Amino acid sequence: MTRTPPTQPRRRDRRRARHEETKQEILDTAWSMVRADGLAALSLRALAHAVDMEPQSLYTYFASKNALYDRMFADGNQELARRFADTEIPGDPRGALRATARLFVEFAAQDQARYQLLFLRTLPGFQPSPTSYAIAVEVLNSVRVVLTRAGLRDDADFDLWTAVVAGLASQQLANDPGGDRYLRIIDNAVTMFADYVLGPAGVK
Amino acid sequence: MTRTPPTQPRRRDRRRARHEETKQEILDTAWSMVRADGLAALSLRALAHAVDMEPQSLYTYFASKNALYDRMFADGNQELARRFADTEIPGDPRGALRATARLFVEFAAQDQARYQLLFLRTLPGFQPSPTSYAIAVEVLNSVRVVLTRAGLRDDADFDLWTAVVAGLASQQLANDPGGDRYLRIIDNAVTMFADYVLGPAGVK
DNA sequence: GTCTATATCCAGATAGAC
DNA sequence: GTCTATCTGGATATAGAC
Repeated sequence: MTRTPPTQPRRRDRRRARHEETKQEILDTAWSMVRADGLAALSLRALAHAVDMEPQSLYTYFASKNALYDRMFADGNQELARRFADTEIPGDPRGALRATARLFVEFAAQDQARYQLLFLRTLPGFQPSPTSYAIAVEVLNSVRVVLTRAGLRDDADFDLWTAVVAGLASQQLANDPGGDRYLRIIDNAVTMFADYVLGPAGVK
Repeated sequence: MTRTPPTQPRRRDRRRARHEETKQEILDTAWSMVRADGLAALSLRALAHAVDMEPQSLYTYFASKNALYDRMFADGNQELARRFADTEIPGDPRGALRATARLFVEFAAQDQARYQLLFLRTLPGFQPSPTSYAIAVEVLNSVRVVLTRAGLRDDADFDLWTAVVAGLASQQLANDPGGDRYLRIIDNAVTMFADYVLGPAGVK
């Protein structure tokens, strides 16, 4: 019987670790480039040169430009999921709505390109892979659980909620990027929504 | 004194009319292409060939790709202004809000690319010219007049309104393009907003 | 894993003949 | 006003040497 030499797996691990490191560096650089120049303006040439590579070498890490976008899509959703998991959601309905709204709108306002990739359908030709899309669905589901616990009853309530929150995010990014014009009215929006869906404050 | 021959001006008018006709045809074709393939995917080559020209000939009509986008930006805003002028706005506050919301969300839902061009800032490198931008400002101002008449008092009210409406439009386009999932809840959103800003229905 | 070399094609834009 | 010819540079992607 032939046996793999005991040093082989370790060496393979090292190599894999280094591969993942470089991949992460490429990914980070890609994020900073789309943040600066816009999502659609990303080019593999420019990205490669930014990490001191020839463009062709990128294909060792990503099979195509779409594969890169897909990974970024998964990445962004994972970051949102992580924040959601790390946030204390108050037990009272209005507190829960406020926390959820703030979390989401602040996440969105932070990065126009990421918002565009995750929530708008404006990148010509891009569609997330089923695997990446599943992450997005999971995030949405955990939001739905929180909102149901807060008292939302039907799909129309839920859609109205996402519209209000997406509207604040979208307006913040389009009309006051880097500012807080719409971040400031999150609590107003939550009160408006809660009064409508849960009944006016104080009423049980 | 030399005098221009009497036939000259007419011939010049004809030529100009034909020029405008061709320009309009190019513009219409550009709209239908961005509707099909996405705003950022538009190429002058493909556009030229679609109107049976060589790409270089387009430069007789538009000085650059950005000039074309700029004209489309103006075009879209003019269409919105026209619809706004043509719509009967009810005298009662809630009716006015309902009419305005429907007008806007339906306009937005009709054309993802147009919405992106007019209201999002996602086209890398594009900025409307002052002339075109002025049209957008004028539209927004006439909306503001209507909303003030309907009872909105301060900037926060106005921003909350645009966020709600933009949210419905954005969600409709991103999550149910061609459908009516968010169009259906426009009236809910208007009631929610009116109750919050104007006071609950029936209260004077 | 990275490179050179290359393929293939496309982009926006200009000059000048007709 | 439209064309041919051309410029200049960009894009994504593959093959194969080292």
